[in-house]
Amino acid sequence: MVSINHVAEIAGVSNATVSRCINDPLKVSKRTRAKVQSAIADTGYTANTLARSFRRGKTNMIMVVIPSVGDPFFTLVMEGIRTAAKRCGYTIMINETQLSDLNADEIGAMMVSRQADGIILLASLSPFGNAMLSGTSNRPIPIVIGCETVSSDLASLPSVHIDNVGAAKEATEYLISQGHRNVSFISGPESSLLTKDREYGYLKGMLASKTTSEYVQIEDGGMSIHGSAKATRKLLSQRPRPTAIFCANDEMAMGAIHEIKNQGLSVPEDISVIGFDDIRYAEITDPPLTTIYQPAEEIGERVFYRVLRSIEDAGADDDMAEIVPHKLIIRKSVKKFDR
Amino acid sequence: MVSINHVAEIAGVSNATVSRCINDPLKVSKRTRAKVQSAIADTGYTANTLARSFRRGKTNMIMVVIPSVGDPFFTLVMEGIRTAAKRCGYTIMINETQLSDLNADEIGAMMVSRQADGIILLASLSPFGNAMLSGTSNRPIPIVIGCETVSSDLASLPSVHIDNVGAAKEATEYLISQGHRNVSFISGPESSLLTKDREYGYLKGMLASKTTSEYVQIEDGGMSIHGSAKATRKLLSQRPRPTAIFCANDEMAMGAIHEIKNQGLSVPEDISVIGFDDIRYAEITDPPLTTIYQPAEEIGERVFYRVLRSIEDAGADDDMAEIVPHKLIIRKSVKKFDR
DNA sequence: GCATAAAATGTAATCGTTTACATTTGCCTA
DNA sequence: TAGGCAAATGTAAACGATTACATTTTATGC
Repeated sequence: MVSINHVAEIAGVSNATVSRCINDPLKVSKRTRAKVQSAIADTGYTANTLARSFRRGKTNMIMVVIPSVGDPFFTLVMEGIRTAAKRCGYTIMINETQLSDLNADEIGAMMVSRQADGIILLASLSPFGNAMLSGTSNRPIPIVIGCETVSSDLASLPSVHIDNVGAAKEATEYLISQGHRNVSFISGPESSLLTKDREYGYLKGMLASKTTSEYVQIEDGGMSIHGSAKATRKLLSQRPRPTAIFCANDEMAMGAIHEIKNQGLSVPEDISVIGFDDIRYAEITDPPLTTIYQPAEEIGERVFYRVLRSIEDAGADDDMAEIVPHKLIIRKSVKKFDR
Repeated sequence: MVSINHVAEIAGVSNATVSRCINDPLKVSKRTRAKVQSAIADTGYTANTLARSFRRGKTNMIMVVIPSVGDPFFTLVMEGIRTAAKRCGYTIMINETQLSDLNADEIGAMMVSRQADGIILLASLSPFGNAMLSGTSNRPIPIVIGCETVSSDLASLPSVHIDNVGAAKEATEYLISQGHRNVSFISGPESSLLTKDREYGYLKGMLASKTTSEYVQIEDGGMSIHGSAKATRKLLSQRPRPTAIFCANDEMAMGAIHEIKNQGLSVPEDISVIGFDDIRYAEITDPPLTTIYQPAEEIGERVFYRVLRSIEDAGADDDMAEIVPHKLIIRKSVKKFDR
């Protein structure tokens, strides 16, 4: 491959001049600039990013860790991140890390690999005890959590997310306000802290009054359509049967609706369903899904700027959680229950 | 940050020995190895990946370009890629590049940036004329196309995909075999070659007989739920009304079903719908969606190995298209039409 | 035309690894 | 114990860019 020295030779100048020509054109005279530019064109030279990043000690890349490409919720968060990154001259790389794979070692390795200037974590962090992340000062590169909360037994990391507990409580209270007493919850796996928060919000809502607190029922829907369908089957077989099911995310709500219909029941006439996230499919499920909206794009932008600030000013490293507002979106999957 | 020289000093050996200790431990004596390892542990040293990749001229990274994180179809392709990559010691980085952004410059820059050893393109390549890709020999790093076909006015690139034309023709013929004559097609935007192939397959199926060839109707659904809903609205307003709608992908089929129901019609009683891709939502739409299955995971694996082969043996660079089998999955969104 | 400052360019060190080659050490055999 | 060979280690040059510093060229004012 053609290097900067090669170009310098062709143009009859030193490599330093070529470098300046590329990075700070005003520093070289018009004539030399022309010579160099034509040499670049002739040789088809392009800078070796690796060498450059290595020398500069900066990659201008931010890595986003997501548990699963194909989760519709992340599309919007990514949208926000990408918009902000583009504006600031950063490149975004996505690293898909299955929930199960996400452990201290991998993240640790990533952090010190210097392949990115910062990390955005849109994934869970439960089984996590690496010293790398515990102290503010010791982190090789900044890291910010989006959407998820962080394991409480660790020094907290900076994050941007909605009030998951509060939102889930609100959804539960809405169901209760519609006359539902037998409200079940379909949760995610133990490792997903975020669904645990939502589970906690559900519990708070249910335990507030004696009438509802006797019917607390939680099933693990495994964050998938099939897992949720299975959980729903189990819930429907129990007596007294739930009159409403609150799912920790919309995808599981879709699975629940499917299963309810499969059993010959209907939504919301027989069973009300409520989801979480407001993904793009929520408005086209049948019936359209009542759910909690998260300002996903805003979360993406904020989380990016948060990382950026830490990169540009290492001292600015804070560990605050930034809470953004959520909103209950009422569609047609919940019906007043009166008996 | 602590470098290899620092470690060498602590351990009382040369940096070369430390390097060998890391990359080829058997080359150093047991005693020195112990010394070095404890020095590494003491200092918390980790290799600077940038420096290493730079020196080695190899990153062990493959970049996957996808048009949109959140497209459920890519989840499975990625699954295949990831499995294969893990097995071979490669890291996968995803670069989300909106369809509209994907142009010669960006890809070109990416290719020569040496930040990856190879590129997998799961995106369209229509407005593409960069010399970088035209010749087999000139490509700085290997590139393989997955799922998509490639613009024909270019030297073709190696690729792995199903026979999109044939599959679409098959779907169309299936509808016709069920008695449908008025079959409409909801396509993607001009820039998506893959949907153009499917459109062509639809045309081939329709034009085969006089009875059907008079009712050829194509609307652009923009690859989105809303675009497809809009296209459906338009199709339904025309007379004679279609009795079946074939959508270029499942997501658009979901939009179509939603809109048909919105209009007070039902699927498949009034209108039959057929999709393409068999994403995970296809079996839980109401009614479950008849669609074309693509072996997405297999495509992912194959496309990875294809890139790998080109990386390891630059001579092995071929430009063949590798065709994998598809399958029509019959569910409940198509009904026999008899009048 | 000369002194001087400013602008343009060149020189060479540097970033952290790897690795070809040179050197030292250790071991075995005669 | 010397000689020879293999194993272990060290030395130093790369990789391709950037950049502090030194040097040369150009412009300016008198």
